[in-house]
Amino acid sequence: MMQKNIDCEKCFESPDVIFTKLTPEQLNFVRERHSCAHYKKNDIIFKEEDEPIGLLVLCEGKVKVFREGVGRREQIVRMVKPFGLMGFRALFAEENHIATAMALEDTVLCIIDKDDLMKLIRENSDFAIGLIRSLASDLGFSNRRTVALTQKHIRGRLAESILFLKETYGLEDDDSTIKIYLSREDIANLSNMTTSNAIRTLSTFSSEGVISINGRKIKILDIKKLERISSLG
Amino acid sequence: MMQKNIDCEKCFESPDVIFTKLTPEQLNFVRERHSCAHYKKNDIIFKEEDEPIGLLVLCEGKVKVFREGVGRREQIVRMVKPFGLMGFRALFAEENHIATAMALEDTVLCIIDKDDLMKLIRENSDFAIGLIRSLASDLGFSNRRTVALTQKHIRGRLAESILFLKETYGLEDDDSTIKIYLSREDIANLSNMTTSNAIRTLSTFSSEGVISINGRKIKILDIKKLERISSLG
DNA sequence: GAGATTTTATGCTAAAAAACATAATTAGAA
DNA sequence: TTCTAATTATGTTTTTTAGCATAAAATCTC
Repeated sequence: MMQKNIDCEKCFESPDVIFTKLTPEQLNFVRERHSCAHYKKNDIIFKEEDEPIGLLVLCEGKVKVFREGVGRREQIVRMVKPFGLMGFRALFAEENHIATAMALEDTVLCIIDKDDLMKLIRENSDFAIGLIRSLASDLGFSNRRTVALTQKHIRGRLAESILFLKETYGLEDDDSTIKIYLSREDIANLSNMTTSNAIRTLSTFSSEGVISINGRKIKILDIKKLERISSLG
Repeated sequence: MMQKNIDCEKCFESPDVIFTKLTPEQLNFVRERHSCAHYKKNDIIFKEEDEPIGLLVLCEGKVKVFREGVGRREQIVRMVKPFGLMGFRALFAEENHIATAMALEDTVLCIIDKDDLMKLIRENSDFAIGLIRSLASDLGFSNRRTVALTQKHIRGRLAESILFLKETYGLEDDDSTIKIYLSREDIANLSNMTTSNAIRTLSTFSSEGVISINGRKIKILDIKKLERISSLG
Protein backbone atom coordinates (compact mmCIF):
# COMPACT_ATOMS: atom_id res chain seq x y z
CA MET A 1 0.00 0.00 0.00
CA MET A 2 2.83 2.34 0.98
CA GLN A 3 4.71 1.18 -2.09
CA LYS A 4 1.66 1.81 -4.19
CA ASN A 5 1.38 5.49 -3.36
CA ILE A 6 5.04 6.09 -4.03
CA ASP A 7 4.57 4.60 -7.49
CA CYS A 8 1.96 7.18 -8.42
CA GLU A 9 3.99 10.09 -7.14
CA LYS A 10 5.68 10.92 -10.46
CA CYS A 11 2.28 11.25 -12.03
CA PHE A 12 1.26 14.01 -9.60
CA GLU A 13 4.40 15.91 -10.50
CA SER A 14 4.40 15.61 -14.28
CA PRO A 15 3.74 18.86 -16.17
CA ASP A 16 1.67 16.89 -18.70
CA VAL A 17 -0.87 15.39 -16.37
CA ILE A 18 -4.41 16.69 -15.87
CA PHE A 19 -3.63 17.13 -12.15
CA THR A 20 -1.77 20.34 -13.01
CA LYS A 21 -5.23 21.97 -13.25
CA LEU A 22 -5.89 21.27 -9.55
CA THR A 23 -5.38 23.65 -6.65
CA PRO A 24 -2.82 22.54 -4.00
CA GLU A 25 -5.72 21.51 -1.72
CA GLN A 26 -7.32 19.45 -4.46
CA LEU A 27 -4.01 17.83 -5.30
CA ASN A 28 -3.68 16.83 -1.65
CA PHE A 29 -7.19 15.45 -1.75
CA VAL A 30 -6.21 13.33 -4.76
CA ARG A 31 -2.99 12.20 -3.08
CA GLU A 32 -5.00 10.99 -0.10
CA ARG A 33 -7.93 9.51 -1.92
CA HIS A 34 -6.43 7.93 -5.06
CA SER A 35 -5.53 4.31 -5.33
CA CYS A 36 -2.72 2.85 -7.30
CA ALA A 37 -2.86 -0.35 -9.33
CA HIS A 38 -0.11 -2.45 -10.86
CA TYR A 39 -0.46 -4.63 -13.94
CA LYS A 40 1.90 -7.03 -15.64
CA LYS A 41 2.25 -7.38 -19.40
CA ASN A 42 -0.97 -8.80 -20.94
CA ASP A 43 -3.04 -8.12 -17.80
CA ILE A 44 -6.52 -6.82 -18.48
CA ILE A 45 -7.27 -3.44 -16.86
CA PHE A 46 -10.93 -3.36 -17.78
CA LYS A 47 -12.95 -5.24 -20.32
CA GLU A 48 -16.03 -4.77 -22.47
CA GLU A 49 -19.22 -4.69 -20.39
CA ASP A 50 -17.38 -3.88 -17.14
CA GLU A 51 -18.83 -1.02 -15.15
CA PRO A 52 -16.61 2.08 -15.17
CA ILE A 53 -15.19 2.93 -11.75
CA GLY A 54 -13.75 6.38 -12.30
CA LEU A 55 -10.77 8.07 -13.90
CA LEU A 56 -7.63 6.06 -14.63
CA VAL A 57 -4.42 7.97 -15.18
CA LEU A 58 -1.59 5.96 -16.73
CA CYS A 59 1.50 6.65 -14.58
CA GLU A 60 3.85 4.15 -16.14
CA GLY A 61 3.72 1.65 -18.98
CA LYS A 62 1.82 1.31 -22.25
CA VAL A 63 -1.77 0.21 -22.83
CA LYS A 64 -3.83 -0.85 -25.82
CA VAL A 65 -7.58 -0.32 -25.87
CA PHE A 66 -9.46 -2.55 -28.27
CA ARG A 67 -12.91 -3.65 -29.20
CA GLU A 68 -13.89 -7.11 -30.31
CA GLY A 69 -15.80 -7.23 -33.55
CA VAL A 70 -16.88 -9.85 -36.03
CA GLY A 71 -15.57 -13.30 -35.07
CA ARG A 72 -13.80 -11.97 -31.98
CA ARG A 73 -11.35 -10.16 -34.22
CA GLU A 74 -9.99 -7.22 -32.27
CA GLN A 75 -9.59 -3.66 -33.49
CA ILE A 76 -7.33 -1.40 -31.45
CA VAL A 77 -9.11 1.93 -31.00
CA ARG A 78 -6.54 3.68 -28.83
CA MET A 79 -2.97 3.40 -27.60
CA VAL A 80 -2.25 5.05 -24.27
CA LYS A 81 1.07 6.49 -23.10
CA PRO A 82 2.05 7.80 -19.66
CA PHE A 83 -0.20 10.53 -18.26
CA GLY A 84 -2.93 9.65 -20.70
CA LEU A 85 -6.47 9.28 -19.33
CA MET A 86 -8.63 6.17 -19.55
CA GLY A 87 -11.80 4.60 -18.34
CA PHE A 88 -13.97 7.67 -17.75
CA ARG A 89 -15.70 7.97 -21.14
CA ALA A 90 -18.21 5.22 -20.34
CA LEU A 91 -18.94 6.85 -16.97
CA PHE A 92 -20.15 10.05 -18.61
CA ALA A 93 -21.91 8.32 -21.47
CA GLU A 94 -23.74 6.40 -18.72
CA GLU A 95 -22.96 2.99 -20.10
CA ASN A 96 -20.61 0.10 -19.43
CA HIS A 97 -17.21 -0.11 -21.04
CA ILE A 98 -17.41 -0.80 -24.76
CA ALA A 99 -13.76 -1.75 -25.11
CA THR A 100 -11.04 -3.70 -23.32
CA ALA A 101 -7.81 -2.18 -21.98
CA MET A 102 -4.74 -4.41 -21.77
CA ALA A 103 -1.26 -3.62 -20.46
CA LEU A 104 1.38 -3.99 -23.18
CA GLU A 105 4.14 -3.90 -20.56
CA ASP A 106 4.31 -3.54 -16.78
CA THR A 107 1.97 -0.70 -15.97
CA VAL A 108 1.04 1.54 -13.04
CA LEU A 109 -2.32 3.30 -12.86
CA CYS A 110 -3.59 6.07 -10.61
CA ILE A 111 -7.30 5.63 -9.94
CA ILE A 112 -9.70 8.38 -8.88
CA ASP A 113 -13.07 6.93 -8.00
CA LYS A 114 -16.16 8.37 -9.62
CA ASP A 115 -17.49 10.33 -6.63
CA ASP A 116 -14.16 12.01 -6.06
CA LEU A 117 -13.93 12.70 -9.79
CA MET A 118 -17.36 14.35 -9.80
CA LYS A 119 -16.40 16.46 -6.79
CA LEU A 120 -13.29 17.72 -8.58
CA ILE A 121 -15.25 18.52 -11.75
CA ARG A 122 -17.88 20.40 -9.77
CA GLU A 123 -15.44 22.57 -7.89
CA ASN A 124 -12.84 23.17 -10.59
CA SER A 125 -13.85 24.19 -14.09
CA ASP A 126 -10.27 24.03 -15.39
CA PHE A 127 -10.20 20.38 -14.45
CA ALA A 128 -13.55 19.85 -16.21
CA ILE A 129 -12.19 21.62 -19.29
CA GLY A 130 -9.18 19.31 -19.15
CA LEU A 131 -11.50 16.31 -19.38
CA ILE A 132 -13.44 17.95 -22.20
CA ARG A 133 -10.17 18.55 -24.00
CA SER A 134 -9.13 14.92 -23.58
CA LEU A 135 -12.42 13.62 -24.99
CA ALA A 136 -12.38 16.21 -27.79
CA SER A 137 -8.91 15.10 -28.87
CA ASP A 138 -9.81 11.43 -28.69
CA LEU A 139 -12.94 12.03 -30.75
CA GLY A 140 -10.95 13.87 -33.41
CA PHE A 141 -8.47 11.02 -33.47
CA SER A 142 -11.26 8.46 -33.75
CA ASN A 143 -12.98 10.28 -36.63
CA ARG A 144 -9.75 10.68 -38.58
CA ARG A 145 -8.93 7.06 -37.90
CA THR A 146 -12.32 5.78 -39.07
CA VAL A 147 -11.81 7.41 -42.44
CA ALA A 148 -8.18 6.30 -42.76
CA LEU A 149 -8.96 2.70 -41.85
CA THR A 150 -11.91 2.46 -44.18
CA GLN A 151 -10.50 4.30 -47.18
CA LYS A 152 -6.76 3.69 -47.33
CA HIS A 153 -5.28 0.58 -48.83
CA ILE A 154 -3.18 -1.85 -46.81
CA ARG A 155 0.14 -0.10 -47.45
CA GLY A 156 -1.32 3.28 -46.53
CA ARG A 157 -2.92 1.95 -43.35
CA LEU A 158 0.27 0.25 -42.21
CA ALA A 159 2.41 3.30 -43.00
CA GLU A 160 -0.01 5.46 -41.04
CA SER A 161 0.13 3.11 -38.06
CA ILE A 162 3.93 3.14 -38.02
CA LEU A 163 3.92 6.95 -38.09
CA PHE A 164 1.27 7.02 -35.38
CA LEU A 165 3.32 4.73 -33.13
CA LYS A 166 6.34 6.95 -33.66
CA GLU A 167 4.33 10.09 -32.76
CA THR A 168 2.83 8.45 -29.70
CA TYR A 169 5.77 6.65 -28.15
CA GLY A 170 8.72 8.41 -29.77
CA LEU A 171 12.10 7.10 -30.85
CA GLU A 172 15.02 5.53 -28.98
CA ASP A 173 18.43 7.18 -28.68
CA ASP A 174 19.38 6.07 -32.19
CA ASP A 175 16.68 8.44 -33.42
CA SER A 176 15.08 5.81 -35.62
CA THR A 177 13.82 2.84 -33.58
CA ILE A 178 10.19 3.22 -32.46
CA LYS A 179 9.88 2.99 -28.68
CA ILE A 180 7.29 0.24 -28.59
CA TYR A 181 7.51 -3.43 -29.40
CA LEU A 182 4.27 -4.86 -30.71
CA SER A 183 3.51 -8.30 -32.06
CA ARG A 184 2.64 -8.46 -35.75
CA GLU A 185 -0.85 -9.38 -34.61
CA ASP A 186 -1.18 -6.15 -32.61
CA ILE A 187 0.14 -4.15 -35.56
CA ALA A 188 -2.49 -5.86 -37.73
CA ASN A 189 -5.23 -5.14 -35.19
CA LEU A 190 -4.19 -1.51 -35.10
CA SER A 191 -4.17 -1.23 -38.88
CA ASN A 192 -7.30 -3.18 -39.77
CA MET A 193 -5.70 -6.05 -41.64
CA THR A 194 -4.97 -9.73 -41.15
CA THR A 195 -1.78 -10.76 -39.39
CA SER A 196 -0.37 -12.29 -42.57
CA ASN A 197 -0.90 -9.05 -44.46
CA ALA A 198 0.81 -7.07 -41.70
CA ILE A 199 3.79 -9.43 -41.82
CA ARG A 200 3.90 -9.39 -45.60
CA THR A 201 3.59 -5.62 -45.93
CA LEU A 202 6.16 -4.94 -43.18
CA SER A 203 8.65 -7.10 -45.03
CA THR A 204 7.83 -5.35 -48.30
CA PHE A 205 8.50 -1.97 -46.61
CA SER A 206 11.74 -3.42 -45.31
CA SER A 207 12.84 -4.64 -48.73
CA GLU A 208 11.99 -1.21 -50.13
CA GLY A 209 14.28 0.39 -47.57
CA VAL A 210 11.49 2.36 -45.90
CA ILE A 211 11.94 0.62 -42.55
CA SER A 212 14.16 -2.09 -41.13
CA ILE A 213 12.86 -4.81 -38.88
CA ASN A 214 14.72 -6.79 -36.25
CA GLY A 215 12.27 -9.01 -34.44
CA ARG A 216 9.74 -6.58 -32.99
CA LYS A 217 12.03 -3.58 -33.30
CA ILE A 218 11.01 -1.28 -36.14
CA LYS A 219 13.45 1.34 -37.39
CA ILE A 220 12.19 4.11 -39.64
CA LEU A 221 14.73 4.57 -42.43
CA ASP A 222 12.87 6.88 -44.81
CA ILE A 223 10.17 8.88 -43.09
CA LYS A 224 9.36 11.01 -46.16
CA LYS A 225 8.58 7.90 -48.16
CA LEU A 226 6.53 6.51 -45.28
CA GLU A 227 4.51 9.74 -45.16
CA ARG A 228 3.99 9.57 -48.90
CA ILE A 229 2.74 5.97 -48.68
CA SER A 230 0.46 6.94 -45.81
CA SER A 231 -1.09 9.96 -47.51
CA LEU A 232 -1.56 8.41 -50.92
CA GLY A 233 -3.71 5.75 -49.28
CA MET B 1 -33.12 39.46 -36.98
CA MET B 2 -36.40 39.48 -35.06
CA GLN B 3 -37.51 36.48 -37.05
CA LYS B 4 -34.28 34.76 -36.29
CA ASN B 5 -34.66 34.79 -32.54
CA ILE B 6 -38.18 33.48 -32.70
CA ASP B 7 -36.93 30.52 -34.70
CA CYS B 8 -34.58 29.42 -31.93
CA GLU B 9 -37.21 29.71 -29.22
CA LYS B 10 -38.39 26.10 -29.37
CA CYS B 11 -34.84 24.99 -28.76
CA PHE B 12 -34.69 26.88 -25.44
CA GLU B 13 -37.84 25.14 -24.34
CA SER B 14 -37.13 21.55 -25.33
CA PRO B 15 -36.60 19.13 -22.44
CA ASP B 16 -33.84 17.42 -24.46
CA VAL B 17 -31.57 20.36 -25.02
CA ILE B 18 -28.41 21.10 -23.04
CA PHE B 19 -29.91 24.48 -22.04
CA THR B 20 -32.02 22.67 -19.44
CA LYS B 21 -28.87 22.59 -17.31
CA LEU B 22 -28.78 26.38 -17.14
CA THR B 23 -30.16 28.61 -14.39
CA PRO B 24 -32.95 31.02 -15.41
CA GLU B 25 -30.40 33.86 -15.43
CA GLN B 26 -28.05 31.91 -17.65
CA LEU B 27 -30.87 30.98 -19.98
CA ASN B 28 -31.72 34.66 -20.31
CA PHE B 29 -28.09 35.37 -21.02
CA VAL B 30 -28.21 32.79 -23.82
CA ARG B 31 -31.47 34.20 -25.16
CA GLU B 32 -29.88 37.63 -25.39
CA ARG B 33 -26.48 36.62 -26.65
CA HIS B 34 -27.13 33.74 -29.04
CA SER B 35 -27.45 34.13 -32.75
CA CYS B 36 -29.63 32.14 -35.03
CA ALA B 37 -28.67 30.91 -38.48
CA HIS B 38 -30.76 29.49 -41.31
CA TYR B 39 -29.54 27.06 -43.94
CA LYS B 40 -31.17 25.59 -47.00
CA LYS B 41 -30.78 21.99 -48.12
CA ASN B 42 -27.17 21.29 -49.20
CA ASP B 43 -25.82 24.47 -47.57
CA ILE B 44 -22.49 24.04 -45.83
CA ILE B 45 -22.55 24.97 -42.14
CA PHE B 46 -18.82 24.63 -41.59
CA LYS B 47 -16.12 22.88 -43.52
CA GLU B 48 -12.82 21.15 -42.93
CA GLU B 49 -10.11 23.61 -41.87
CA ASP B 50 -12.60 26.29 -40.80
CA GLU B 51 -11.95 27.81 -37.41
CA PRO B 52 -14.57 26.77 -34.82
CA ILE B 53 -16.68 29.67 -33.58
CA GLY B 54 -18.50 28.17 -30.63
CA LEU B 55 -21.33 25.81 -29.83
CA LEU B 56 -23.96 25.08 -32.48
CA VAL B 57 -27.28 23.67 -31.32
CA LEU B 58 -29.45 22.20 -34.06
CA CYS B 59 -32.94 23.66 -33.52
CA GLU B 60 -34.59 22.36 -36.66
CA GLY B 61 -33.57 20.17 -39.58
CA LYS B 62 -31.09 17.37 -40.21
CA VAL B 63 -27.34 17.60 -40.74
CA LYS B 64 -24.63 15.25 -41.98
CA VAL B 65 -21.05 15.64 -40.81
CA PHE B 66 -18.46 14.08 -43.09
CA ARG B 67 -14.76 13.95 -43.71
CA GLU B 68 -13.11 13.78 -47.10
CA GLY B 69 -10.63 10.96 -47.47
CA VAL B 70 -8.73 9.32 -50.29
CA GLY B 71 -9.70 10.81 -53.66
CA ARG B 72 -12.19 13.27 -52.09
CA ARG B 73 -14.43 10.33 -51.24
CA GLU B 74 -16.54 11.35 -48.27
CA GLN B 75 -17.22 9.33 -45.15
CA ILE B 76 -20.12 10.46 -42.98
CA VAL B 77 -18.94 10.41 -39.35
CA ARG B 78 -22.09 11.75 -37.73
CA MET B 79 -25.77 12.48 -38.39
CA VAL B 80 -27.32 15.22 -36.28
CA LYS B 81 -30.95 15.54 -35.24
CA PRO B 82 -32.72 18.42 -33.50
CA PHE B 83 -31.20 19.51 -30.18
CA GLY B 84 -27.94 17.75 -31.03
CA LEU B 85 -24.70 19.69 -30.49
CA MET B 86 -22.11 20.45 -33.14
CA GLY B 87 -19.02 22.44 -33.86
CA PHE B 88 -17.47 22.66 -30.39
CA ARG B 89 -15.21 19.58 -30.45
CA ALA B 90 -12.52 21.33 -32.49
CA LEU B 91 -12.67 24.32 -30.16
CA PHE B 92 -11.66 22.22 -27.15
CA ALA B 93 -9.17 20.10 -29.05
CA GLU B 94 -7.62 23.44 -30.05
CA GLU B 95 -7.64 22.75 -33.75
CA ASN B 96 -9.61 23.69 -36.84
CA HIS B 97 -12.61 21.66 -37.96
CA ILE B 98 -11.63 18.26 -39.30
CA ALA B 99 -14.98 17.60 -40.94
CA THR B 100 -17.66 19.35 -42.97
CA ALA B 101 -21.26 19.84 -41.81
CA MET B 102 -23.98 20.08 -44.46
CA ALA B 103 -27.72 20.65 -44.09
CA LEU B 104 -29.76 17.72 -45.43
CA GLU B 105 -32.91 19.82 -45.33
CA ASP B 106 -33.81 23.37 -44.28
CA THR B 107 -32.10 23.86 -40.97
CA VAL B 108 -32.05 26.33 -38.07
CA LEU B 109 -29.06 26.63 -35.74
CA CYS B 110 -28.64 28.38 -32.41
CA ILE B 111 -25.08 29.66 -32.06
CA ILE B 112 -23.34 30.44 -28.77
CA ASP B 113 -20.02 32.08 -29.40
CA LYS B 114 -16.93 30.67 -27.76
CA ASP B 115 -16.44 33.31 -25.07
CA ASP B 116 -20.04 33.01 -23.92
CA LEU B 117 -19.68 29.23 -24.00
CA MET B 118 -16.58 29.36 -21.81
CA LYS B 119 -18.35 31.66 -19.38
CA LEU B 120 -21.24 29.19 -19.07
CA ILE B 121 -18.88 26.26 -18.55
CA ARG B 122 -16.94 28.12 -15.88
CA GLU B 123 -19.98 29.10 -13.86
CA ASN B 124 -22.12 25.99 -14.27
CA SER B 125 -20.64 22.54 -13.76
CA ASP B 126 -23.87 20.79 -14.82
CA PHE B 127 -23.58 22.50 -18.17
CA ALA B 128 -19.92 21.41 -18.42
CA ILE B 129 -20.94 17.86 -17.56
CA GLY B 130 -23.56 18.04 -20.31
CA LEU B 131 -20.83 18.83 -22.82
CA ILE B 132 -18.66 16.03 -21.43
CA ARG B 133 -21.61 13.69 -21.81
CA SER B 134 -22.18 14.73 -25.40
CA LEU B 135 -18.53 14.13 -26.33
CA ALA B 136 -18.44 10.87 -24.38
CA SER B 137 -21.47 9.55 -26.28
CA ASP B 138 -20.08 10.67 -29.62
CA LEU B 139 -16.75 9.01 -28.87
CA GLY B 140 -18.46 5.76 -27.98
CA PHE B 141 -20.46 5.96 -31.19
CA SER B 142 -17.32 6.65 -33.20
CA ASN B 143 -15.39 3.74 -31.69
CA ARG B 144 -18.23 1.30 -32.27
CA ARG B 145 -18.61 2.62 -35.78
CA THR B 146 -14.93 2.28 -36.62
CA VAL B 147 -15.03 -1.40 -35.79
CA ALA B 148 -18.33 -2.00 -37.60
CA LEU B 149 -17.22 -0.20 -40.75
CA THR B 150 -13.88 -1.97 -40.89
CA GLN B 151 -14.98 -5.47 -39.96
CA LYS B 152 -18.49 -6.02 -41.26
CA HIS B 153 -19.18 -6.99 -44.83
CA ILE B 154 -21.24 -4.84 -47.14
CA ARG B 155 -24.60 -6.34 -46.17
CA GLY B 156 -23.85 -5.98 -42.48
CA ARG B 157 -22.70 -2.40 -42.86
CA LEU B 158 -25.76 -1.39 -44.83
CA ALA B 159 -28.13 -3.16 -42.43
CA GLU B 160 -26.45 -1.38 -39.53
CA SER B 161 -26.80 1.99 -41.25
CA ILE B 162 -30.50 1.45 -41.88
CA LEU B 163 -31.03 0.53 -38.22
CA PHE B 164 -28.96 3.53 -37.15
CA LEU B 165 -31.04 5.90 -39.29
CA LYS B 166 -34.20 4.44 -37.79
CA GLU B 167 -32.85 4.91 -34.23
CA THR B 168 -31.72 8.45 -34.95
CA TYR B 169 -34.62 9.91 -36.92
CA GLY B 170 -37.44 7.54 -36.04
CA LEU B 171 -40.34 6.28 -38.13
CA GLU B 172 -43.29 7.98 -39.79
CA ASP B 173 -46.89 7.41 -38.74
CA ASP B 174 -47.03 4.12 -40.67
CA ASP B 175 -44.50 2.82 -38.13
CA SER B 176 -42.16 1.51 -40.83
CA THR B 177 -40.90 4.33 -43.07
CA ILE B 178 -37.64 5.85 -41.85
CA LYS B 179 -37.99 9.59 -41.28
CA ILE B 180 -35.09 10.68 -43.45
CA TYR B 181 -34.65 10.69 -47.20
CA LEU B 182 -31.05 10.23 -48.23
CA SER B 183 -29.58 9.79 -51.69
CA ARG B 184 -28.02 6.41 -52.42
CA GLU B 185 -24.71 8.23 -52.45
CA ASP B 186 -25.21 9.49 -48.88
CA ILE B 187 -26.23 6.01 -47.76
CA ALA B 188 -23.04 4.70 -49.39
CA ASN B 189 -20.94 7.39 -47.69
CA LEU B 190 -22.48 6.52 -44.36
CA SER B 191 -21.86 2.80 -44.83
CA ASN B 192 -18.37 2.85 -46.33
CA MET B 193 -19.16 1.46 -49.73
CA THR B 194 -19.45 2.65 -53.32
CA THR B 195 -22.73 4.09 -54.55
CA SER B 196 -23.28 1.16 -56.89
CA ASN B 197 -22.87 -1.30 -54.04
CA ALA B 198 -25.34 0.65 -51.90
CA ILE B 199 -27.88 0.61 -54.74
CA ARG B 200 -27.27 -3.07 -55.45
CA THR B 201 -27.45 -4.16 -51.82
CA LEU B 202 -30.56 -2.07 -51.11
CA SER B 203 -32.35 -3.75 -53.99
CA THR B 204 -31.19 -7.16 -52.77
CA PHE B 205 -32.64 -6.38 -49.32
CA SER B 206 -35.81 -5.29 -51.03
CA SER B 207 -36.08 -8.49 -53.08
CA GLU B 208 -35.48 -10.48 -49.88
CA GLY B 209 -38.41 -8.69 -48.25
CA VAL B 210 -36.28 -7.09 -45.51
CA ILE B 211 -37.09 -3.56 -46.63
CA SER B 212 -39.12 -1.93 -49.35
CA ILE B 213 -37.90 1.04 -51.33
CA ASN B 214 -39.92 3.72 -53.04
CA GLY B 215 -37.57 6.34 -54.39
CA ARG B 216 -35.71 7.59 -51.33
CA LYS B 217 -38.30 6.27 -48.90
CA ILE B 218 -37.11 3.19 -47.04
CA LYS B 219 -39.62 1.03 -45.20
CA ILE B 220 -38.37 -1.56 -42.73
CA LEU B 221 -40.39 -4.74 -43.28
CA ASP B 222 -38.46 -7.27 -41.20
CA ILE B 223 -36.45 -5.65 -38.43
CA LYS B 224 -35.39 -8.94 -36.84
CA LYS B 225 -33.83 -10.07 -40.09
CA LEU B 226 -32.17 -6.68 -40.51
CA GLU B 227 -30.69 -6.98 -37.02
CA ARG B 228 -29.47 -10.45 -37.83
CA ILE B 229 -27.77 -9.27 -41.01
CA SER B 230 -26.23 -6.37 -39.12
CA SER B 231 -24.85 -8.42 -36.25
CA LEU B 232 -23.53 -11.31 -38.32
CA GLY B 233 -21.35 -8.82 -40.17
C1' DG C 1 -42.34 20.93 -71.83
C1' DA C 2 -37.93 19.92 -74.15
C1' DG C 3 -33.38 19.20 -73.27
C1' DA C 4 -29.74 18.52 -70.04
C1' DT C 5 -28.12 16.74 -65.87
C1' DT C 6 -28.26 13.89 -62.01
C1' DT C 7 -29.62 9.79 -59.80
C1' DT C 8 -30.74 5.01 -59.86
C1' DA C 9 -30.18 0.41 -61.72
C1' DT C 10 -27.58 -3.64 -63.35
C1' DG C 11 -24.01 -6.29 -65.60
C1' DC C 12 -19.12 -7.25 -66.21
C1' DT C 13 -14.11 -6.97 -65.10
C1' DA C 14 -10.24 -6.07 -62.29
C1' DA C 15 -8.06 -5.33 -58.06
C1' DA C 16 -7.53 -5.83 -53.31
C1' DA C 17 -7.46 -8.35 -49.36
C1' DA C 18 -8.91 -12.39 -46.76
C1' DA C 19 -8.46 -17.20 -46.12
C1' DC C 20 -5.87 -21.12 -46.25
C1' DA C 21 -1.68 -23.87 -46.24
C1' DT C 22 2.87 -24.97 -44.90
C1' DA C 23 7.39 -23.99 -43.00
C1' DA C 24 10.77 -21.80 -40.31
C1' DT C 25 11.89 -19.46 -36.35
C1' DT C 26 11.44 -17.94 -31.75
C1' DA C 27 9.83 -17.95 -27.10
C1' DG C 28 8.02 -20.31 -23.21
C1' DA C 29 7.29 -24.22 -20.00
C1' DA C 30 8.49 -28.52 -17.82
C1' DT D 1 17.93 -28.32 -21.88
C1' DT D 2 14.39 -30.22 -24.55
C1' DC D 3 9.86 -30.29 -25.93
C1' DT D 4 5.81 -27.57 -26.98
C1' DA D 5 3.37 -23.70 -28.33
C1' DA D 6 3.26 -19.33 -30.35
C1' DT D 7 4.89 -16.19 -33.66
C1' DT D 8 6.77 -14.99 -38.03
C1' DA D 9 7.32 -15.82 -42.93
C1' DT D 10 5.80 -16.75 -47.62
C1' DG D 11 3.23 -18.90 -51.38
C1' DT D 12 -1.49 -19.99 -53.39
C1' DT D 13 -6.46 -19.72 -53.80
C1' DT D 14 -10.83 -17.66 -53.09
C1' DT D 15 -13.84 -14.06 -51.79
C1' DT D 16 -15.12 -9.54 -51.56
C1' DT D 17 -15.54 -5.22 -53.24
C1' DA D 18 -14.15 -1.45 -56.22
C1' DG D 19 -14.16 0.25 -60.84
C1' DC D 20 -16.06 0.76 -65.15
C1' DA D 21 -19.73 0.73 -68.63
C1' DT D 22 -24.30 1.36 -70.16
C1' DA D 23 -28.99 2.44 -69.81
C1' DA D 24 -33.26 3.82 -67.67
C1' DA D 25 -35.61 6.92 -64.76
C1' DA D 26 -36.14 11.01 -62.31
C1' DT D 27 -35.16 15.79 -61.50
C1' DC D 28 -33.73 20.26 -62.71
C1' DT D 29 -33.24 24.26 -65.85
C1' DC D 30 -34.31 27.24 -69.36
